[in-house]
Amino acid sequence: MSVSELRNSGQTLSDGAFERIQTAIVKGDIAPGTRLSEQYLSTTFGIGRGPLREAIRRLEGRRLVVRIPHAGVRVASLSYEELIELYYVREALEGMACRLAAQNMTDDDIASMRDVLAMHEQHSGLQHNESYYQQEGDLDIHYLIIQGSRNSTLRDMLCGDLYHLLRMYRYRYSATPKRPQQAFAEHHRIIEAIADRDGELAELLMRRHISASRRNIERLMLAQADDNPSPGGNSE
Amino acid sequence: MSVSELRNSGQTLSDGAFERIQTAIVKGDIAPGTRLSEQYLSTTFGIGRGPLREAIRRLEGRRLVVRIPHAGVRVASLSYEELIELYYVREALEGMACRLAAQNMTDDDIASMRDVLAMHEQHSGLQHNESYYQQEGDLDIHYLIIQGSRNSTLRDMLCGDLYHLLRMYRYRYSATPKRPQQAFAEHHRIIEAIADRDGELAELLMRRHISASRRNIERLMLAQADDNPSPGGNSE
DNA sequence: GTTTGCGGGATTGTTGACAATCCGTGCTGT
DNA sequence: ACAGCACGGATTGTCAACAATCCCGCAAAC
Repeated sequence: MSVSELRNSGQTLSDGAFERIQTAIVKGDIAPGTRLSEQYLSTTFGIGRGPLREAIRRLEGRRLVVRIPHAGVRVASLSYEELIELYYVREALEGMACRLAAQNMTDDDIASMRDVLAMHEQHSGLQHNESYYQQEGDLDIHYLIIQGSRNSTLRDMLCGDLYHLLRMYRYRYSATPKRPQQAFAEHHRIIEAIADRDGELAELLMRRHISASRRNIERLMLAQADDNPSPGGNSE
Repeated sequence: MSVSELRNSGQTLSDGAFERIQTAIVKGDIAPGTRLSEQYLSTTFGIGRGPLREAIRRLEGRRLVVRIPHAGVRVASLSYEELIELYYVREALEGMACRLAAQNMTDDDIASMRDVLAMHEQHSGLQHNESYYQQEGDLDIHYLIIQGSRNSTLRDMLCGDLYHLLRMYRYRYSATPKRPQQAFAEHHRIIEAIADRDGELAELLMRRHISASRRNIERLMLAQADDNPSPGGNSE
C-alpha cells in the first residue's frame, strides 16, 4: 500500500520517480550541479535501483541531468554562455508564440490575460516584492501567451524543456531595480498588440522584451566579472 | 571482448543501444509507429533488458519513442498537426540561426558554404535526382547555417531533437516537382544576405523559405484530403 | 617534498529471475 | 449464435545479487 502513493503521481514506479525528481529540479528544490546518488534516491523513494535508473535516463534524455559514465549524474547547470544562448532561443520561440497568439487567441483569452496583468499591477503597487513579480507574474503572462499560440509543440518546448532550465536562473540574475516596472510596461504593450491582432508587432515587441532581459543579464555579468571570477558553491 | 564493439559507439552498453536505436529511427530504418519489443532488441544487440530499457527511457525523454505502460513502446509518429506545428518552430529557430550566422560566421565559413551551394547546382544540373538534393543538399545548407550561428543550444535543438523528427517526413511530403529549384534559389539569396552580413534580411528570407515549405505541405495535404476525410474537420 | 603505485571502499553498470499486467483464445451459459 | 468469463501465453515492470569501474587515502620510492 505504500508504493501506491508513488503511483499517484504516475502510472509506474519509474514514472513516479521521474515526475518527482523533475519537479524537484524544476521548482529549484535541488540546486543545479547537485550530484544525485542512486542509493540515496532509491532508499528515499522506497523503490529499487532499476526503475530509478530508468527515471534518471529519462531526465538525461530531457537534458535536465548530465551523466558521466561510472561517475554518477548531476543536475544540469547552465554556464553563462549557455544561459545567453538560451535567451536567443527563447527570443525566437516566444516571438513566434506571440505572433501565433495574436492570431489564435480568443477574445476571452485576451480578456483574462488583461485581468492577470491588472492584478500584477495592483500587486506590484501594493508591495514592492519584485521577486514575486518576476517569479510568478512575469512567468504567468508568458505562459498565457505561449498557451494562446495553440501550438502544442511550441508549448511543450517552451514550458517543458526550456523554461525549467531558465527558471532556475531567473531571479538570480534579473534583480535590477527598475527592470520589473519596465517589464510590466512591455507586457502591457505586447498584450495590446495581441488584442489588436497585430501578430507582426506582437512578435517584435516580445522579441525586444526578451532581448532586453538578455542584455540586462549580460550587463550584470560583465559588471560583476571582476568582483566574482568564479561562481562558487551555494548551499544556503 | 565482443561487447567492446558496441562500446565503440558509446561508453556503456546502454549508451551504445541508445545511439544505435536513435540513428535507426533518425535514418528511417525503423518506420514511425513501429512497436519496439524489448525481447527482440535485447537479443539482437546481445545485451540484457536492463540497459536496453534505460536506452529506451532516454529515447522517451527525447520524445523519439512513445511508451504506454504495460503495452510497450512505439516509434514516435507525427500527426499532420504536429508536423505543421514543427514547421512553425523551425521557422522561428532557423530564422534566428540565420540572423546569428550572418553575425558570427567567418568569411571562410561563408566561402565554403558557397562552394557547397555551387556543388548542389552542378549536381542538380547533372542529374535530376531531387530526393538526393532534398535529403542531403538541402540539409547540408541548413546544417551549415545552423552551425554558423555559433549557438550550441540552438544547434543541439535543431540538429539533435527537431531535425530527426522532421527528417522522417521530409521527402515524403516535399516531392512537388518545382520545389527543389525554388529551394535552391532561396538558399542562394539567403547565403548572399549572410555574406552581406545582413542578419535581418537573412532571417527574413530563411523564415520565408521555411514558411513556403510549410504551405507547400499544407497544400499537398489539403489536396489529398478529399480521398481521406479527416475526422472532426475543425476550422479555426 | 613530490610523485607514483596500490589497495579499500563505495558507486555505477549489468544480469537473470520473479511478479504484475495485458491480450487473445476458447469454453460455457443463455 | 452470441455475450461474458476464465485461462494461458507473452510482455512489461521490479527486484536483489554480481561484476566492473572509479575515487580516495596511504605508503613507499626517488
